[in-house]
Amino acid sequence: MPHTSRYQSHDKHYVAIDSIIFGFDDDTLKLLLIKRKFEPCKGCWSLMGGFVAANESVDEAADRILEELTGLKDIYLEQIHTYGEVNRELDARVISVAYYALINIKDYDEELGRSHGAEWFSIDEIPPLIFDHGEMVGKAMRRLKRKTIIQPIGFELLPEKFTLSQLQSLYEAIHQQNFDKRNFRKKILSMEVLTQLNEKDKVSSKRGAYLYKFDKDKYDYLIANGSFFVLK
Amino acid sequence: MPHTSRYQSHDKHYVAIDSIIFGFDDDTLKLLLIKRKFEPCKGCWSLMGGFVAANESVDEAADRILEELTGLKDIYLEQIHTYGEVNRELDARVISVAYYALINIKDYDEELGRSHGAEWFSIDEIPPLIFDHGEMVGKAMRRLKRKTIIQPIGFELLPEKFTLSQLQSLYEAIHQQNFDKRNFRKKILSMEVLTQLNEKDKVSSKRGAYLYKFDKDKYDYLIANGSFFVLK
DNA sequence: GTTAATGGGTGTAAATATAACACTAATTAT
DNA sequence: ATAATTAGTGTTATATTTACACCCATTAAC
Repeated sequence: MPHTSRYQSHDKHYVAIDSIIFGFDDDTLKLLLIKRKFEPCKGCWSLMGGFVAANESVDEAADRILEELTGLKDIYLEQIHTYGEVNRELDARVISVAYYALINIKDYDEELGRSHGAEWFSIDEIPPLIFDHGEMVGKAMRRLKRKTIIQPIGFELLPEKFTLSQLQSLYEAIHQQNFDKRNFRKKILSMEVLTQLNEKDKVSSKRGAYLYKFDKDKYDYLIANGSFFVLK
Repeated sequence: MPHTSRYQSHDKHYVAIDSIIFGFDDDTLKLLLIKRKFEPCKGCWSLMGGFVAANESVDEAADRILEELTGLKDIYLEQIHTYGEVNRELDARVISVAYYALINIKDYDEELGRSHGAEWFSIDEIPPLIFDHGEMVGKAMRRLKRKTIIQPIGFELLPEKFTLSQLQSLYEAIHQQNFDKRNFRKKILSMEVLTQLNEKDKVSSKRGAYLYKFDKDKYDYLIANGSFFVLK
């Protein structure tokens, strides 16, 4: 008997992706949700999702589905958990792998989003969500908080050039707490992964604030040499 | 058209569990591996695994599979990651959800394990593993290290009653580093989740060392009231 | 052109947490 | 009696974290 037949006695399952898509705008952390256009629960708010196809990896499916909604490629995406309760969806058994994505809200394709019924919600004004999506969002938030303490992934949510005040607002939005300005700047600059530019942003202040960019090469170098990024 | 038909255009997949089973014995952190009894790669070392059935949740499948190998129920099991590369196994496309388990090695059913070709390996003498199982073990180790810093799950690996020296050995094995005895005891006792018993363990010393047990109720109470367990 | 308003930028001291360190105690085996 | 073994205990130095307040540069309004 060919050994492949060993598999045939087992059950197969639909495997889906659900994406928790974070963006940052207006000093607020936001979440992209879609209004379901089909039953069950047509009209409910839901995370963006889709099914894993036979010819793509689970990670690839997550990338593809994110691109379908936002038009964006090469986005920071991280798997958080797989939800496998038998009855977690109503009509069929679907095992869902949840990912969270960090996108720069300015790059997001609003047209495309609208065509999917997508809308941004402030993180503290999330409507009730279908199935176990609320739980997924909670887990993603906790993961994001934890992760931004030990890895500078928060930068993914900002434009390439940003001021220290913007960065602080972002961290405050993620951690839902205020940080002391002097301590924050001291700490973030002491990590030596930001490069100060010879440009100022004058949008939010009259004096103008220096723009910085994240130096990924330097970050990678430091990590490779055993340094460790710890915020807070 | 009934909305259930929406699902029918999607692919279904085999979904498996792979379990990274940690135990602690002889001052060493160990891993339970099985020698494969079937192709592909018969004779290779592998993690314990199995398939998720239609009538059970993914977590239930993980429990069931662990019980099949160890005879143990109600074991600490935590999902770590889902591995979804198309060709990660050789014969068929299998999406695998990895879990790690912490078991008290004394409770483990050796007979049953042997019948599955299972053997314990010291964490620093792990043989090459099949497929992406080595990667899974690495991720589980990192997760265990991190988790034991912020949550007292390490206790799952010890008998109900243990000495502070045993606990320290366990933490040293998990973190692969030595801790200062006085600092370790100070810190662990200051968390106030250990109860000292009126019994001594005389196995490992002539003088005898006080036995302690983990006070889960107190721990839950402290967590519920916002305290936070932080080792190190 | 003076002034008011706005967000930008900076240093120090106190408090807390972490890390380093060495001897005595109790028991058993010889 | 004594040698060997693991248990148990406090203090000081160092590093990290927190708290805290004023001047700066520019623009807009008068």
